[in-house]
Amino acid sequence: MLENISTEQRIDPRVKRTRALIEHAFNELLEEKGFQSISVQDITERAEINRSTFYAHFVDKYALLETNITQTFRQELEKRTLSACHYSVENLQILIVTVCDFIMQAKTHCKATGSQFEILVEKQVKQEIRDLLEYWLEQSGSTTDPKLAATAASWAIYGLALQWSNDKQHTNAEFFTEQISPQIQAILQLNQ
Amino acid sequence: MLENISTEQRIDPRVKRTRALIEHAFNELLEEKGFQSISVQDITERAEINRSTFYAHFVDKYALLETNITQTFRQELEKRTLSACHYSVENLQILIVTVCDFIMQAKTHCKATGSQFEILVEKQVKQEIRDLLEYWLEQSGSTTDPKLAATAASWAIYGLALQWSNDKQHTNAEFFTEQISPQIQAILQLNQ
DNA sequence: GCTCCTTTGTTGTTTTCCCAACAAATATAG
DNA sequence: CTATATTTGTTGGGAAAACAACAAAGGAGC
Repeated sequence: MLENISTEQRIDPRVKRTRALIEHAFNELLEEKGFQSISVQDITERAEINRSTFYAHFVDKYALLETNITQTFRQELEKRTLSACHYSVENLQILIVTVCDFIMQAKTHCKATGSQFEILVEKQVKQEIRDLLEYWLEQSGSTTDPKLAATAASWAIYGLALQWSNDKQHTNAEFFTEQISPQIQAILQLNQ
Repeated sequence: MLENISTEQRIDPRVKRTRALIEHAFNELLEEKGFQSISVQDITERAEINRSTFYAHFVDKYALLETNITQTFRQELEKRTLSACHYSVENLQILIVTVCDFIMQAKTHCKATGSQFEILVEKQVKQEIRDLLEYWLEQSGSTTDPKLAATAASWAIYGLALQWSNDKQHTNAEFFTEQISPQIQAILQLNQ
């Protein structure tokens, strides 16, 4: 199992609650209006917590978005049990499809291009891809440096998926994945 | 509008939350097992709050049951907009049907007869009936003492509804209400 | 009867959260 | 551009909840 850095043991139920309240309110607001137009006040009012309490948990709404993206993406991985398995071409392809779906889903939440929202989605999702691939490579006893290969592959996967999502008449994600899978496999240098 | 004695203005969001958590956990447990077999520990574990916090809000589980019954019954009244209207034969009959339904519903939550559960349901529901009837009578400018008439009627309604609910081949609540409505009207001494 | 175990209330201390107030930074309108 | 709101980030003091520990009461099994 991919070690969650947040292997927090017994967490104070109060912070668990407020985190959940903030997260829930934020997700609701994301559905209703774009990220930019959401203010910290909006979130705390919706969550029915004090505004100062928000700042005890996150430095600003961008920090909240970061953890929110990571959490949401991890949930998608866990739905497909990707974080609890090992490397295979099939799992790699499932991962790529997951990234494609996630980018498409994220697009509904941001209006402007080049926004802070897009930047943070890219940063967090690439990081998660990298962590998972590194974990897979270490398990498989790769000959190449897992860190380097994982980084390269994460950039390649995200870059390709983003280009695919911006293509106005793009094929479906599964067909696209079949196309690019060999290249990613080459980066990972695993001949399985 | 029937003046809620709990016209609490701005209530601390923390107590609002914990009350809701307790209430929610208690309702869940009531559905799963009888009132007697529920311990304070069960409630606080389900609600994910500290046990000592429970005692900061209620002296024991019986006190919780009291407020829970009152709240649930008031919700039933508000569903039928009974707490925001005035006296009429039709509204009186709706009230009686509500009491019948409530007693039948409560029966599923208690096993033994003569239990503390039954006693508290009777006490709280009679009180709510009394308050509502007194409010109606005061609005109508009754000639008789509203307190006395309301008390008498509340006992009569509850007693009759309880007997009806214990009747193994009881008629439906609406038909039963038609039967006893004249008697209750007589107690209230209103010739409308 | 007697144990063993669970539940019950209660207490004192620590942590988290609420609240109001503030100056600074950002909108938004005219 | 100026004026008026609104939002932001931070602070100090007070209230609520968490936590651990305790004696006492109740129940289950033997």
